Amino acid sequence: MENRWLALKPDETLTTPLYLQLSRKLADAINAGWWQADEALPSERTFSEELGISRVTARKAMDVLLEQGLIRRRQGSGTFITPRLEQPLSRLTGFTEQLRQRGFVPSSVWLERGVFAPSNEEVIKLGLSPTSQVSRLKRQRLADGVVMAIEMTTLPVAYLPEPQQVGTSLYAHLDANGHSVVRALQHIRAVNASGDIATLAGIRPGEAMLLITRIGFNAENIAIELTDTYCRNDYYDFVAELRR
Amino acid sequence: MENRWLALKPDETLTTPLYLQLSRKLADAINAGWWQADEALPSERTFSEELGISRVTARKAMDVLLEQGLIRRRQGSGTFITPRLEQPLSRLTGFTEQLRQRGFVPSSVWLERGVFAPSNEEVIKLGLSPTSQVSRLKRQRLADGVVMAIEMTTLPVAYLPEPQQVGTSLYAHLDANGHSVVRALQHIRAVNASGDIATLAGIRPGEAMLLITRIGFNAENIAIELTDTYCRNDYYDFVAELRR
DNA sequence: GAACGTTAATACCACATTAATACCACGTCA
DNA sequence: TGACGTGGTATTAATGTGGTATTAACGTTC
Repeated sequence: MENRWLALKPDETLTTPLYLQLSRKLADAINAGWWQADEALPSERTFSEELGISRVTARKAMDVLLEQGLIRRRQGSGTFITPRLEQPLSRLTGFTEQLRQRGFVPSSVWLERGVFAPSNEEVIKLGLSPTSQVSRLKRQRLADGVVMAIEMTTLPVAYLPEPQQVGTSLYAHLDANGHSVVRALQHIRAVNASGDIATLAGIRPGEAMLLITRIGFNAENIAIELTDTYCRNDYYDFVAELRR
Repeated sequence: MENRWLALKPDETLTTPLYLQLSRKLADAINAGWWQADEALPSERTFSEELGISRVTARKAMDVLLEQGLIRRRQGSGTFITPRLEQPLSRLTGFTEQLRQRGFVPSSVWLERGVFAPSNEEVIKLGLSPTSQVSRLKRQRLADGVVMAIEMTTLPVAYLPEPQQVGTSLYAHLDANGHSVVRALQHIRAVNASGDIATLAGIRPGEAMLLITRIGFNAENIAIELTDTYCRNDYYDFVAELRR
């Protein structure tokens, strides 16, 4: 049996822990597309035998990728590659956690939080009556003190009566109040940063940004969330996997 | 014992489950036209006897094809080939097919077609030797006569020896020559249009565009295609549906 | 030097899949 | 209508997968 995974073998002579070396090499391999979405990785035992390390070490390396959401485990079955497109969703839910795992210090600055009359676009996309009200959240998303994105969210006031009480995670707040977003439709476009967005994002006006427009639906398939996220192109990079 | 289905026999010595081996070989046989539409396949018992496996194993292999919609079962009667037109649509399609489905008339203007020495980036991403050669295609993509995108594709020369002979659809050409792209990884970023790209796309320099970088893999999971597509933001809109 | 956390190993547990046997239910046709 | 061939399903043993408790060796800290 040929040894296909030799490139992943950690170097015993280095001071870096074996499991960390392996987890990094594995992450690179996954990002390079060695395996496809939902495909099973080699088993922990395979890695331990082929790379000359113990099974628990191989397992611990995979623990890191598990926390990052790159892979998933099923007892008795195997370890599988997480489909790529799910990551943007979990990123928006767990912005804080995701960045922390990558060694950044995450934070956000509130720019606006309150109840307003809806705009025309919001009335249409959320299916509201023009006399109803919406809660609006606007904030800067930071990593290590650098602005990565500007995020503007609108919900019908019924789903978020007290926008002031939202902590760092809107999704956690919604979950706790029984209004989970279960499905989302994302439109990704490129736009030139307008003057005020550029100022908030800390870039020059006119620079290209990714604009992600999101409509979130609850379990009853009712649109309850509308979010525009302006992402700095030097920090964001969306990955999608396509199959026949 | 001479039997017609010996080519389908799974290899007991491999670690791949027997039923998976069989289901793949069966799928190949169906696509190769071994049976006609609505024709009955050999029975589960026939397979199990001729291939030296249990009936449930043969059945399980056929379960996979059933899920893919390749075959249909009728209790008491038999298992039948699904007519091609009812088979599920492929999700990985090229520019040409996508636009045609939306009712546009796609066309393209060749800007470059030939064989070149690879760049550093191409050597790494395609896993080439620096002395090898690549075929390169560069073209404007039009819909109803309007430029929508500028596309630059690179393939190892082995997979596209004669780039001059590519028609409007690269994917159709590759399919016809047995080098189908089965899976692709796409990175989506926002960029400001450079001078020459802007000229080709018919927009002003500095305008935001979507840059889609794609790595295409063949059935053996080897990277065979590298494509950069610069999309006009006023025509292109990348949509994704996410679920929890 | 003692206490502690990290690292990496061994050994065993729980669960899922695989692939077999045996039997059930439906269709076809003499 | 009954015999036979078809797909449908329950059960089971073996194998392979992830899950975890325990331990030994090594740093770091006090």
